[in-house]
Amino acid sequence: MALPSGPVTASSDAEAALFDLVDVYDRAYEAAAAELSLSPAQACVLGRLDERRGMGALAEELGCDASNITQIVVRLEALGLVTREPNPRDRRARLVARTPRGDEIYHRFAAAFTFARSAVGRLTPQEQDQLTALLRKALG
Amino acid sequence: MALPSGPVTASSDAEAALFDLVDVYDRAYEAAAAELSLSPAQACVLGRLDERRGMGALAEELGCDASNITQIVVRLEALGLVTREPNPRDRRARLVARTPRGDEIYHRFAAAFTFARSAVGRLTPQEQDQLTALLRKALG
DNA sequence: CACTGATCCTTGATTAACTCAAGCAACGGG
DNA sequence: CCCGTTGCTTGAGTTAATCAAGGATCAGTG
Repeated sequence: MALPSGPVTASSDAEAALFDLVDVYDRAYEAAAAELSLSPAQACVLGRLDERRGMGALAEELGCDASNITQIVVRLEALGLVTREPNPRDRRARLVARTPRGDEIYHRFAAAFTFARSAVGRLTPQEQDQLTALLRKALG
Repeated sequence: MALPSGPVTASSDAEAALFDLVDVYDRAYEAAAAELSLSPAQACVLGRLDERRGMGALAEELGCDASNITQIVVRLEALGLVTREPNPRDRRARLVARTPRGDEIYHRFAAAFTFARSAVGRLTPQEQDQLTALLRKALG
C-alpha cells in the first residue's frame, strides 16, 4: 500500500476532508487493481488504451518519462493484456493496444473500482452538481 | 511522477471532478516533496512525527509493513531529519522523533504544499462548509 | 526463576516504479 | 544524401513495497 499524500496538518475542516477523500480514493484504486493482480500503474496505463496509441502519447499524457512507459507496457505485454504493433506510418513508433483479454481485465477492474461511483451515488443529483461546481471552482 | 489513479472512464461529471481533484492533489504533494528533495513517502512519515512515536505505530497508521517503515526511517535518519532513540520502557522498541532540522524541512514542505490551502481558499467560507459536508456525505 | 509465546523491529531477497543518460533507428528538411 | 530531430529502448541506479525469517525483549505462567 502506497503511503498517503498527507496530511499536512490541515488548517481547516475542508482541507481535512479533501485529504480524506484523496486518501480513500487512492487506496480504493490500489485495492481494485490488486484484485486483478495489477499494479496501480498497470491499471492506469490499461485505462488509457480505449484507443490504440503510441508510447510517447502515453508518456506525455501521464507526465512521466518514456522509458517508464516502456517498462510498464513490456510487463502488460508479458501478461498478454496489450500488444505493441508497428506503426505503418512511422517505423520508429509503436502502437499499443489492449488485447481482448486486456479489455476483459480492464472492464473487471473498472467494475471493481466502485469508490468514485458509490461516493457520488450517496449524493442527490442536486448535490452532485453542487459538488462538481465546488470542485471545479476550487481547482481554479 | 507517480502515474495518476484513474481515470476509469467517468460516468458522471462529479466522478470526473473527483478524479481531477485527486490527480492534481497527488501531483502537488509530490512536487512539494521534490522541492525539498524528499520522496512522497519520506514527506508522509516526517509529517506523522509531530510527536515522537514507535515504528509499529507508524506502520499501523500508514497501513504498511513495519519493514517498509524501517527502510524509510533509516533514510530519513541518514539525512539527519529524524532520530531513533531507544524506548526506555521497552528495549525492543525505538522512538522516532524529528530533529530540529527535520522540523525545519517539514515546515518548509508544509509551506510548499499549497494546493489544499489555495484550493479551499478559492471558495467562500459558506462554500467551504458546503464542500466539507458534501465530501463527508460522499465518503459515507 | 525458568519457560513459552507474543511483540517489536531489522535483515535479506525480490519485484515494480521511476528517473536519467545514452544509444539506435527512422523520419524529414535542406 | 546529410543532419538534426523524433520515438523508443536499454542500462544503471534509487526508492518503495512486500514477504519470510530471525534476534531481542517482554509478559504471563507454572
